[in-house]
Amino acid sequence: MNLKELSTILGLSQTTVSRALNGYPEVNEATRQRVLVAATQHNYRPNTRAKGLATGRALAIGHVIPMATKHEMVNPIFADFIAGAGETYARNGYDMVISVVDDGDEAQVYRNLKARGTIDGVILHGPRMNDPRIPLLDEIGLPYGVHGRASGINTPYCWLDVNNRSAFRRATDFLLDLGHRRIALVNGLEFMDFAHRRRGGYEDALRARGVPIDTALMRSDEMTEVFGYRSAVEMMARPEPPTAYLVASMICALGVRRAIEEAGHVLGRDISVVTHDDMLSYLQNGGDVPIFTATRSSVREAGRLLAELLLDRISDTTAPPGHILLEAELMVGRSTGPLATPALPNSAKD
Amino acid sequence: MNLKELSTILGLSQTTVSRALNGYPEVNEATRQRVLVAATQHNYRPNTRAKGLATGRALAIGHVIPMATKHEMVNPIFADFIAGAGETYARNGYDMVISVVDDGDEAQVYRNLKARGTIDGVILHGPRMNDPRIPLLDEIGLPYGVHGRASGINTPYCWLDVNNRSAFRRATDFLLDLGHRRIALVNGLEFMDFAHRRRGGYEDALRARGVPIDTALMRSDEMTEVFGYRSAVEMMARPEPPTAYLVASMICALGVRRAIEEAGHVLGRDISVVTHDDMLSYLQNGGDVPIFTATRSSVREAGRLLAELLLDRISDTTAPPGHILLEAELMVGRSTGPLATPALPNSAKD
DNA sequence: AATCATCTTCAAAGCGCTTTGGATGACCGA
DNA sequence: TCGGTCATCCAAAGCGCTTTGAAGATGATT
Repeated sequence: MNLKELSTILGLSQTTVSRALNGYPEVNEATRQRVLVAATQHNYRPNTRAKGLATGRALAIGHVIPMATKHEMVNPIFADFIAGAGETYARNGYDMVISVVDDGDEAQVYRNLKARGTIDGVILHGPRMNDPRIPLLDEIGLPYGVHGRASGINTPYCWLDVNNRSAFRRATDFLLDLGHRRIALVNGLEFMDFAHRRRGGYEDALRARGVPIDTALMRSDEMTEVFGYRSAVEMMARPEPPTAYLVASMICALGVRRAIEEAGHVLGRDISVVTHDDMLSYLQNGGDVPIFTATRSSVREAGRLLAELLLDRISDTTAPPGHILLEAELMVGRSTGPLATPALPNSAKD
Repeated sequence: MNLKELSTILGLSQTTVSRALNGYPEVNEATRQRVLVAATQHNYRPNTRAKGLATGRALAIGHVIPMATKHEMVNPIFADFIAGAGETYARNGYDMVISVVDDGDEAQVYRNLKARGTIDGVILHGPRMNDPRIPLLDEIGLPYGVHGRASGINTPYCWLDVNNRSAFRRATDFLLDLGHRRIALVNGLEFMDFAHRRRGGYEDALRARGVPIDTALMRSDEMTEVFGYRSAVEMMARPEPPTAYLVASMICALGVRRAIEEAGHVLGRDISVVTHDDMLSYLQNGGDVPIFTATRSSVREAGRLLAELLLDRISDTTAPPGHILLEAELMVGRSTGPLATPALPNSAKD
């Protein structure tokens, strides 16, 4: 069923039917009702492509997700972010177009999407420091919203970020307050902006207390379970092993926990762990009491909000680009405790 | 830059330029080269919507991913599957359109996508037994490929599945061979087809050895870490706890492991665990030696292959729908071992 | 009764592409 | 010389929608 057929059935012109459906005022209210009824009755939906051609808008947003070529690694937070953004798009009648791209080929993909008119705007995932994609998108003239920020880029752009610096500073402070001094940082790849900022927060906190920053207690890589495990194993083998770990993601923290328990330690008693929890739907941090003490911020909510920001930007190009800085909350769970006094065996206790 | 502009620059008609670019024979080879050069030079890309309008094809595939409304739960294998399918689409010039939908609203979404002509076909995720979406898609006339199968539906359709039944039968056999008799099944939701089949394989194996099937050793729910943990905790508290666990996913197995280690047992010595490993990029099963003994099958590869199957189906509607049954391999890791001979008190037993 | 403003409605022109159904020569054999 | 066959190229129609510019109908105004 297309417009032409529908209008023939109704004995009206395409113009009138189109206007009736799109809520234009210059159509008799009775006629509009008649049209509306007929449209639902015949299950009419305007053809996306035709509508797009006529209006010049695609009513679609692209997500270009970079894939680490080396490990064919897709960021696990992606699914939940998409789910959140998808809600916003659905509410606003937009489609979501996804391209999974080897990092490096991205520029071509953006140009393509723009030139072919597939989308009206794009979400940029996984920004790096001085990320070249941002000036690129400005140059191309494709509206965008960044999930995160890019240190070093000072032109205004639309973004949503978690305050990673303050989150990790607070987490570090929390561990310092518990008496820990040898605090390890198991971080994401530090050319990624978020990881860079987290490290900044960690160092700020240490510096503020005069605790020396020891690069031997810092690791940085893709945030897999195995990476968490290996990092903890290595650092536990040191003459002066860390008494606490600050970890960049839940998955990574699971690896750290494995190492800790495999070594016969009790999490939260012998060794403390704080992680960042993106609140992924399939990786909830325990039940009532969180397993891990964690800085927490919903990546799904981030998806919802950033999508809104971008749609706003598209509908009003003149307004300055919006941005949102989310504060993560620190949830105290069972994975942290005061620095274990290496005094007599714990027989006295318990 | 559009066709009209490009053809003006070249001093040719739109027809000729179009044909040159699309590889039609009736254009002089010299002219074609001239066109090709000009096209790349001016960064020309045909407008997707216009092309779609003219050809009647969208050059896009939809993925409708159902979301458990209750828990806002998105299946974690989704990201990797998408990455695989995305590769195939990119290679074939297709876009990927994703809709995240509350389960229940799906029918409307499919009708919409079809009526609006947004896509040429769709991938159906998470099929259930007698899944009503399959007859629905047949009725609508929207080509589709199913990731999995739907028991109870006997009309031919295009699918790709892992042989879940044989995989879980083999895994169970493996545990039986090691001497285990009380083998727990920590399964996914059993109205999902894959979980149903896995349970079938598990029961087949037990039955074949005359081992009684004990529903007290079976759990079924969404495959989260917490679910794995709780299931194991509960079952370990039984008077005759399982000596081995067959678990439906890595994430779930992480929870089972947590419960086991928290109870002071050693994984692979005191208690065995076999899981299914979808080879998710961010959840690799250990390094050289897998942590978990697992039935293994790459969900990313599944994405690649199913996408190909669907594109084939779309390009040749007359051919019978293709399907692929992947066999999972059983990787022996460190989480399994022979039945521990009960040393002290339990020695009288059995 | 003629004029005008106000509602409604419509025909037709695009949006950028593919594709049908010719043109236009060049070349060839008769 | 002429019709016929190819090889190239083109004008124009059409895909399904929005939107511009106008026209008819109605009622109010003079």
